[in-house]
Amino acid sequence: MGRQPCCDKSGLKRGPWTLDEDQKLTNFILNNGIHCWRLVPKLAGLMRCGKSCRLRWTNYLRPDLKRVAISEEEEDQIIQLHSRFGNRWSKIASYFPGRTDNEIKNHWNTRIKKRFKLLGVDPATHKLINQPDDCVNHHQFSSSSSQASASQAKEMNKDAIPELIDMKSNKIELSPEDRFDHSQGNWTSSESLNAEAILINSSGSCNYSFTTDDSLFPASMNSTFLSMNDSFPPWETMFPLEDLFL
DNA sequence: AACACGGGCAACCGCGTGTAC
DNA sequence: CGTACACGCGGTTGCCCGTGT
Repeated sequence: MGRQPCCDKSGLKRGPWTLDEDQKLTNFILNNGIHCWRLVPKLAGLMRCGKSCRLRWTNYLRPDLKRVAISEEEEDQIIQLHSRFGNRWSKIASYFPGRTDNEIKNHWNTRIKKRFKLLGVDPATHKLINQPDDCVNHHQFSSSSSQASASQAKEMNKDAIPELIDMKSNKIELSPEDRFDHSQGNWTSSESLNAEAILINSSGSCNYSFTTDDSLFPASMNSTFLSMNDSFPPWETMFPLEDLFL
């Protein structure tokens, strides 16, 4: 036989939690810890199922939760992580101590999705809506320009669509497969250098973001931002957003 | 003042996976 | 080894509140 049922579904309370229920659950967990969610409501004197208790605790009652609105910096990181992980909210939330997957998911659905749609970007794919299927993808955007002249590179990349487009900060994120080899001075698929992102200003300045350890993503938290200088690939191989999409 | 509407968010639902039995 | 359930996760729902008419 299998396990015992988690709870008797009949007679259980549903809907919004009361202050009294919150206090009972909080006191119980702080005094006893969490060993088995199935037993928590019974031992805490709650007419809720264990699943409901777990959700209430993880999404609202946990003492380590941040109680402030998601900042613009956090939002940018969420966008970066979503371009990498998709709708894996728990994975994304793991990069934000004190934030819950539910909170990030709600923020994505209510704020970021709206922002993307205003910009004509598909929130699911991070690509421009109504792009033809045969357009050059973002990998070619970077690696194919490795040995090309500036004008050749520009021609080769003119239809490239980056994976992430953030018109607010003029930021284009490349995938982890896209790399700039600092020692060779060109774009490469080498595993030796992990270029997580590239930042392009419409004013013409450019910064590169690198991380040395893929696990340290997001880049903005752990990378070194290097100033554009002559040792980098020809600046013309990268384009301001208006050059890419006009 | 009353109503309609939409946004934001907490909570629920259902499924996949891991695991106790 | 198969079954049944706990748990975690992502999708969805529904309530509350602010704003517009």
